[in-house]
This record gives sequence, structure tokens and C-alpha cells, in this order.
Amino acid sequence: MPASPTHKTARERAREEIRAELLAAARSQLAEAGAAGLSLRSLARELGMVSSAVYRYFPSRDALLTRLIIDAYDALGEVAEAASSAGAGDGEGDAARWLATAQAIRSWALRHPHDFALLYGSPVPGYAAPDDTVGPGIRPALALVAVVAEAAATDRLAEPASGPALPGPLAGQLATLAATVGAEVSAETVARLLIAWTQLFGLLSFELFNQTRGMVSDNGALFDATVARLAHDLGLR
Amino acid sequence: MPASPTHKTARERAREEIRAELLAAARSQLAEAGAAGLSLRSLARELGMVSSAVYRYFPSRDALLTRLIIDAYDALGEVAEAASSAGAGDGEGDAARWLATAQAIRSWALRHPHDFALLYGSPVPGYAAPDDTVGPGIRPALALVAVVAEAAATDRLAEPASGPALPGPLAGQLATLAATVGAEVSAETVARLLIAWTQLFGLLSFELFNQTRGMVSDNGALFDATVARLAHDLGLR
DNA sequence: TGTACATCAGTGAACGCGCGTTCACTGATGTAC
DNA sequence: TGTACATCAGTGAACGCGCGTTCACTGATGTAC
Repeated sequence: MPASPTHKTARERAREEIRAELLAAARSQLAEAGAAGLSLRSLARELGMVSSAVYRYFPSRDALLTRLIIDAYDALGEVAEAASSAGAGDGEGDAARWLATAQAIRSWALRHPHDFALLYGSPVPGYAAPDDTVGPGIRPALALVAVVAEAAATDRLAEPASGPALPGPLAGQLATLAATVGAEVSAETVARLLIAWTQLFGLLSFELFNQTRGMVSDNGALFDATVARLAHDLGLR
Repeated sequence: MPASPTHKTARERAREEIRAELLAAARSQLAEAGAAGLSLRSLARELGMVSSAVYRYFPSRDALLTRLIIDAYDALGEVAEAASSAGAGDGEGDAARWLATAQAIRSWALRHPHDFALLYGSPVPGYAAPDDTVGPGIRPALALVAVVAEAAATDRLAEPASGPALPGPLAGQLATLAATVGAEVSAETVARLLIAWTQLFGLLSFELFNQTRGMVSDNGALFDATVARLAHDLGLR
């Protein structure tokens, strides 16, 4: 009879610990050499085991990479969701909730720049992310969407400022997308959400991948100002 | 006496050709294995020479990488500048000129996704870009700035739509930045330009690094719509 | 125009290092009777 | 409680491959007299 989850054998406990240590070592190696430089042999070295022993824990290097990606998405998703739901329902205001969620994302990215690069940087050559990564991958975005969707559901969205209209075909696609994620918002709002997400993401890449090169000294202020504008464009108050 | 530039010796001609072939092979290898997978030995193999011969052309792998980066920035800068200046002065309108420039950038990125990744993706581990890359690196952005700066210079910018104000310190920094690049525009406009550039960049990363995952089917339409909004926000007409 | 010399592209071997993955094995831990 | 057996984490050696860089060299191309 297999051991019940409450009663873990020493073997099981050790296995979990070492697995966690391998993942931690992998994450720190990610930071030093990038995803392309992640090597099973050097993980083994770090933990004082022989390289082939790693295969007891991960069937291949790609499987390890997938695990790292999913865990990182989940970690980011969690902080984003926590920030987003912390502001839900209370009187704080939707714009403040939006800002807090975006800031949570930025702060995670700054604390984990290499995880951020793994998730949102150039694809790792020779590695194709399996479908398991899709679900966790949209969590961070959905945390932002939730702020807007809930504001829309209770009619708290301001009338959007006028601007160029969406071309018809694109509006149709975006309406379909809204339905897919189960958000009851207009195509116009979906467009603004997509724009907001890519904007946020672009700004963070810019900051983390050092594209600023000293052009902007206070990245946090620029980020906050930009996010405030996005909230305004979305009609959050 | 060294040969004059007009009279090239066979040796010089061969040298230039082979150098170009090496760069071309490097670029194609970039596409297959990414920057981290770029290898001098396999370049040599591809050209049928011995690995050490490559050192006649580039002092090190990093020097090659730097050359690739600068060339890519210059290529992108060139198409952006061409699109930007093609619309200058004629009656086409500033917004159209802005759109054309952005589209030129996107089209180059789509044609050269791996160069794009090299320039704007996650940094190559173990490689620090030298200062020579800074100048070429800002050319693409300046091509976009030019559109706005010229419109501002002849008073063709519309009054910006109202939105959250910039915090004072940030406004100060941005005014300094405007002075540095020699553009006579307000801090508010600089902010919108930065936002526009990171937006554009984020949208392209999103598209090229496959973050969309089938969420958006017509990336071009979304891009055009987004860029039109950016032009609107900047007051271009 | 012919000859001696200098330049320099490309060779081939070597140094010292890395990698992912497989495989037969040992020996401790866990399980069933 | 004690013993026989099964599980499985970790070993050590090997396979077959990759890499950047250095170095003394050969031999064709180019230059000066």
C-alpha cells in the first residue's frame, strides 16, 4: 500500500527536498548564464551528485526548463492575483487596484529578472514550450483583465475618451477573444486591454533588458505614470 | 604605398567578400540557434575553412557579435529613417508618416525576427554590448522622434487630450532627455514618445516571441490600430 | 621586366574545457508476510 | 518482531559530440628596388 500523503516516508521527503534544491540551483544558474546556459551537469555538481543522478528527478533538460517556466508563470500569476484581489470590493477604486496589480508585476519582474527573461524574452533556441505552459502563462494577464471586467460588470467604467475607431474585422476578432476568456467587455475594451498589456510588458522589457541606457533614470516613476494613463484610457476610476 | 581605395588588390577584394560571407553565415546561424548558439567553428565549417582561420577576420566571438548587432541596428535604422523621411515635407500628413515609419519597423522585424531578438530580446549571457552599439541603437527611435519633432517645430501638433498629469520630478527628467537628443518638444510629448516607443516594441516582442498564442489572429491589424492611437495621443494629424 | 623580400590568409594540431544522455551497478530504504 | 524481497537514489564509466582560442607553419599574393 502506498504511503498516505500525510505520512511521508523519509525517501519521499528527501526526494521532494532534493527536487526543490535542484530547481533552486537551476533558477540561480538561469540568472548567471541564461536559459541557454542552463546545464544539468553543473546542477549536479552544485548539489554534489553525479550528472546522471539528475535523471532521477527530471527526464530531460527540456522537462526541467518547462518546470521552471511553469513555476515562474505561477509565481508571477500569484503575486498579480493577490494584488488584484486585495483591492477587490473595497472602496479603494478601480484605478488604484489596477495600479497595484501592475506594480506587483513590475516588482516581481525586478526581483526575478531572469525568470522574466525566460517567460517574456527571446525564445530559448531549440526549445518549444509545451501546451502545459499556456494555462499558467495567461494568469498574470487575467489578473489585470479581472480588474477591468469587474468594473465593467458593475458599471463603474467611465466612457472611453474618443480616438480612432477599431476597424470592423479587428473588432470582431477581439469580441470573440473576450468571449473566450469569459470577460463581458466590449471589443473596444479588449483592444485597450491588449494595448495595456503589451505596453506594460514592453516597458518592463525595456527596463530589464537595459534598453534605456541611462535615458530614463527613474524607471519606477515612468512606469507608474504610464500605468496611470492606461487606467485612464480604460475608463477605470 | 598602400593601395588607393579605388584600386583594390585581389587580396583586399577576397578579404571583403569572405568577411561578408562570414557575417551572412553568422546571421543565418543566429536564426537557427540564437545568439547563444552562434559558433565560430560552425561558421568556419560552413565556409569550408578551418576554425582558426576565422580569427583573421574577427578577433573574437564577441567582436563578431558586436558587428552583427551594430549592422542590425543600422539596417533597422535605415529602413525607419527612409520611411520617416519619405513622408517629410509633403502633404501626406504627420499621422500617416508616423504610421509608415512604425510599419517599416514592424516589417523589418518580421523579415528579420532573429536580428530583432538579438537587439531587443533577452541579453546574451556573458556578453556585454560595448559602447559602439549605443549610437546605432537609438537610430530607429530617433526616426520616430523626428516625425513628432518636425510636426512640433511647425506647430502642427494638436492639443493633447487630457489625462493624468506627469509628476514633477519625472517631467523634469524628461525635459532634460528632450534637450539631450536635441528635440524641441515638451516633457509631456517626450513622455508620450517614450510610451509610444515601448508600446511599439512591446507589441512586436509579443508578436515575434509568440506570446499571442493564437489570441490575436491578425497581428498587423492590431499593430496598425495601436499605432494610429499612439499618433492620436501624440497629437499628430 | 625581374628578383628579393614582406605580408598575411589559411592550415593542422593541440589545449582544456563543456555538454546531454545511456547503462549496468551498488546499497540503503521501504514493504509484505 | 524478524526476514525475504522489491524499490529506487545515486555511482561511475562511457559515447559522441560541441566549443573558443593559441601557435608554429606553408605558400600564395603584393611591393620595392
